[in-house]
Amino acid sequence: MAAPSPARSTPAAPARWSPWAPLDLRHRFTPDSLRETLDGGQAFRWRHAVPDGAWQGVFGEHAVQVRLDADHALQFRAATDPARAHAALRHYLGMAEELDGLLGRLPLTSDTVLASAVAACPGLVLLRQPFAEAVLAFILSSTKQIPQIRQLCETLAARFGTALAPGIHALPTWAQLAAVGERELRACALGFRARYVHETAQFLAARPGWLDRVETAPYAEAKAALCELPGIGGKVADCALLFGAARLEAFPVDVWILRALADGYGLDGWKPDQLAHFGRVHFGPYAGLAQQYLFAAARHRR
DNA sequence: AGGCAGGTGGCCA
DNA sequence: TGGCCACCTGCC
Repeated sequence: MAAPSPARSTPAAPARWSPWAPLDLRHRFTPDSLRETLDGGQAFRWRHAVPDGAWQGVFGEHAVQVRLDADHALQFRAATDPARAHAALRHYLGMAEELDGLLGRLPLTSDTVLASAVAACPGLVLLRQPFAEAVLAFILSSTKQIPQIRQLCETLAARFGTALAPGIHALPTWAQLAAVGERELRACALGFRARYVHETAQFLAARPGWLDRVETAPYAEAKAALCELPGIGGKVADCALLFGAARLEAFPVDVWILRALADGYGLDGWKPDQLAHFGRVHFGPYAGLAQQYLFAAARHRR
């Protein structure tokens, strides 16, 4: 089959980026806490952009790059509308503006394990991702590691998501996914997650507004509702609520947190549900923030 | 070459 | 309830 390749007269144009501009956050990341925030398991659509060590990411309908200037202040540029991207990015990273106050509500003086985890990654914040995207990403995350989850997201975006800029696609919406067959999803190497994504898309398509109501419902109610979706159990529900709905009382318990709590708090043999309860009781209404620092520290140790 | 991975769901004591 | 195991895929 030596058929001539279709006239590819114009090589794919590269994305056009706006000029670098300050993001105007008082917050200061370290290179490490920026990496941990963007690429530490909260979101799966960030990667190093060549050549200058910036991070390139996609969320909602925004394609952006961010980097630290000499004073460790954040700069950004966008391949989509820069003004809208600026506003969206400030919201996405908005916890940065209140981090100190939130940390002040954590039991740092009485809990040396937590205190050292916080000290180990100064500046780490929780993201405010679009809720629907967090739900999708964490359905995909089941028994997958970060690079693999990132790949699955990328494949779904390229295949079914809206093009935002040359070579850059948004994650598909649930409405877009509802039009995709389970077979096609399997062809994207989703494995058993294909059925979860397919059935969740059908569920949501039949219930307009359902996800929006869940996003703003009280924590316990929202978590219970999410757990009705195929492929979503307690851990995935908590991740979606913590990273996609700013529910800081959500306390996702995965194997990392399981080990961290077993080692740091002597809770060997405790089951995930018990640990989730421990987390909310011990760390309080911002348990999810504590979780993220413990998680980062546990991963860092490895 | 088999086991295992940042989980969920179903089945059986 | 509590414990076990299959489920896709890719990588060590």
